[in-house]
Amino acid sequence: MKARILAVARRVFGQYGYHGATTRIIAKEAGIDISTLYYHWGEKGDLFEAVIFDMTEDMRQLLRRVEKVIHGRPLAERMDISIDMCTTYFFEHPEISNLILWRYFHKTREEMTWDERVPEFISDIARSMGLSAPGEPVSTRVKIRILAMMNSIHNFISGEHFFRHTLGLERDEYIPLAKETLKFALIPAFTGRFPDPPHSSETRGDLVEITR
Amino acid sequence: MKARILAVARRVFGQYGYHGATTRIIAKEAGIDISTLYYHWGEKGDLFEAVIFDMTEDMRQLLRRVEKVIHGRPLAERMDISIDMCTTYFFEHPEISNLILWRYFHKTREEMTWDERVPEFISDIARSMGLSAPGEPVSTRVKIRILAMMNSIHNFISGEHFFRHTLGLERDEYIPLAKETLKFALIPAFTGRFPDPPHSSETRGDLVEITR
DNA sequence: GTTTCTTTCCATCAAATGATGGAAACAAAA
DNA sequence: TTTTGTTTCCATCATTTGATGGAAAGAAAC
Repeated sequence: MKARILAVARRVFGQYGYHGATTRIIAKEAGIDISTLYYHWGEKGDLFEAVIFDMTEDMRQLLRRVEKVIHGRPLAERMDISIDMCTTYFFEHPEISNLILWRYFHKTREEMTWDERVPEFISDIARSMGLSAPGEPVSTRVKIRILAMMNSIHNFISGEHFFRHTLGLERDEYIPLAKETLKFALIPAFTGRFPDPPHSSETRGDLVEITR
Repeated sequence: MKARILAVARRVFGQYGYHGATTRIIAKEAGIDISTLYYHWGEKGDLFEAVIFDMTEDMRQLLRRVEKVIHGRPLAERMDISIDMCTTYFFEHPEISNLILWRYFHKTREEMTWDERVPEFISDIARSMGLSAPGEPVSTRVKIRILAMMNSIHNFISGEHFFRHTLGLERDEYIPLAKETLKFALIPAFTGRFPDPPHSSETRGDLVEITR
């Protein structure tokens, strides 16, 4: 039950933001009484912190999975696979993108300490992508590029509804086009080479196909 | 007074989002009683709509100014100037980026109609950037690239606090680095050429070494 | 100066929201 | 079965928040 509340809270906080999400909505969506929620998680702020922590753990696992797959490959391929895997994963768990962007962009009225226990993984990503030498500290310039890259991905997930509405696309058209656009923008900059024009396997973004 | 309330509301809605911003906060920040706010703008949702409308008008004006400056120049230069002008402007009016990203990414509990003028906006940008033939309808692929580009810019503005905290940067270091990073990612993709480094050859230097 | 219209604020309301105490339901241990 | 501990819900509170009526203050017209 405690876990179910957390899962629902993740989704609701992601959709409406901290202030937009009420404990009543979360309880209702979980099919329980509001006081059961308070029994398990204490005050709203604590539940939110738990959500962030939980989401961060999922991020860590994703990055480990990606790292394993891209290890040893050339940069262009590493980029291609990383974008594919991350985009696919976040489209399946959009609340992660929502929560991350929410934390990046918006204030809460209550003071909310930026949790220093929540690492941003930036340096880890830089190293596993081979954009920085192992052992060496990652330069600020590389870090900000990683940030920009991750953000671009999250934008397409969190912005799905608005973008699809604006562009008049169905979900199954939107997702491959988002991937293509991400590769279009990111791969040349990072690799110095332009991506192959999208053929079926890349556009569909089927993870199995790409990773063989 | 009516105008002053609107200006404050823009800022506060931008900072806290629709639900996080209360009419009382807005009134207090404007130095007036809450009922004066209601006298001028009616209910909260109407004020928010007015804010969006007002902000959209500013966007339109900015784009017109940019269009005038870049007209007739080669693509790489158009990109460079556009990124510069937009970034500078949004850093001076961060609530615009905040509001736009808020609208893209987050739901309101109440039903809120989407502004139908956004799509034409995207097409205007595509045409003035010369990414699409005049008169012709702008393709979806180009539109989504414009969206990605604009979003990347807004990310750096709205994310300033979090990113600077993460990267340990002062504002006057952050802004030029944000611009550089935007150009790093966007110019090669759109122009097929890599941007000249802003000062020395070190822009890409730290990457090239490692990635080859 | 008086009247009329506009603007501002004080007091207040109703609903929403965060939060809690205590009784009931349930489960496990004795 | 009884006891003990855990979990769930009902009822309720205190605050916050969106919203309004009406009095006072200003400003404009006469």
